[in-house]
Amino acid sequence: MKGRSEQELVEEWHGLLARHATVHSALEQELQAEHGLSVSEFEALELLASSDHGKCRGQDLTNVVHLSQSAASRLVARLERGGLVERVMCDLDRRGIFVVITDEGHKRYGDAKPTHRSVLARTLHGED
Amino acid sequence: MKGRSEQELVEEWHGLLARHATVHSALEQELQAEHGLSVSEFEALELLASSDHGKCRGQDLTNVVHLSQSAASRLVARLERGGLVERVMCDLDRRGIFVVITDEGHKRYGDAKPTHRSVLARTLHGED
DNA sequence: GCACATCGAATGCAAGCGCATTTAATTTCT
DNA sequence: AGAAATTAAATGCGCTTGCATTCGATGTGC
Repeated sequence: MKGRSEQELVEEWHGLLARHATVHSALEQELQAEHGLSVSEFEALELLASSDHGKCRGQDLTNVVHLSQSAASRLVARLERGGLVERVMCDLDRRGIFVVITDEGHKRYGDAKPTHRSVLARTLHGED
Repeated sequence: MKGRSEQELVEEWHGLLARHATVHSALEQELQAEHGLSVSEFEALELLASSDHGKCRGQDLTNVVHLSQSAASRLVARLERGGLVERVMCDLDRRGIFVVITDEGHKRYGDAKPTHRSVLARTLHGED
């Protein structure tokens, strides 16, 4: 595992790129078409849905979605506009916010979850 | 390898996402900072530099960069604006084009390649 | 206690993306 | 050969992204 040749490194990277592109674009496609959710939106809902009290700090979300802080902030704004989450002030540190999933958000996540899993099962193992 | 549980699938996907994000953003960062190239631009140059006569069809490029046809077209436009490639008419099929790497393009690719490899070596094996 | 650095989040902005459409060239069908 | 379908690439458009900056709140040093 250590002294990988340069060529092997590049091949591994290209494999990773291709794999990511395949799964990501299939997910994007189907989640959007069937549930009106982007991959990042789904990941955000998944984090929230499986968190205690369905809430988390803005930063936790940023870490999960692999997006910049600003993009994550706008992602929350979009979800809020769609009625899937709410932003609530954080009393202990009033710079921060809590993002809380709504009932509607839970429902959309629950609906989208089977689609998500099925796309993973289909695309994650090379049968494209 | 067959009857993977749902949980395992999700973990595998999250791993892939994290891995991709780590390597891709490090690459983007360093290639941009040190050579003024995006990851896709580098991949395009790499394909061209290792092709016969340093040229290929627009479509071959589209396949390699994991971008939509329109995005790939604009990518070529950017590279051309930067003097790294040229578009030439294809005589046999005049709908198509050839994308040809320039001397300047070869140089930039050659300069960027060590950076690219070094980032891969550093980030591809989890030592992030 | 007060100035100063730091932090969490929001926002202006330019750039890149995908989708849908367009344009022009080629293939297919009859 | 001619009309219709298909293909390669380019472009208009709206949306998302990251970077840099801003704004308010929190923490730190003296």
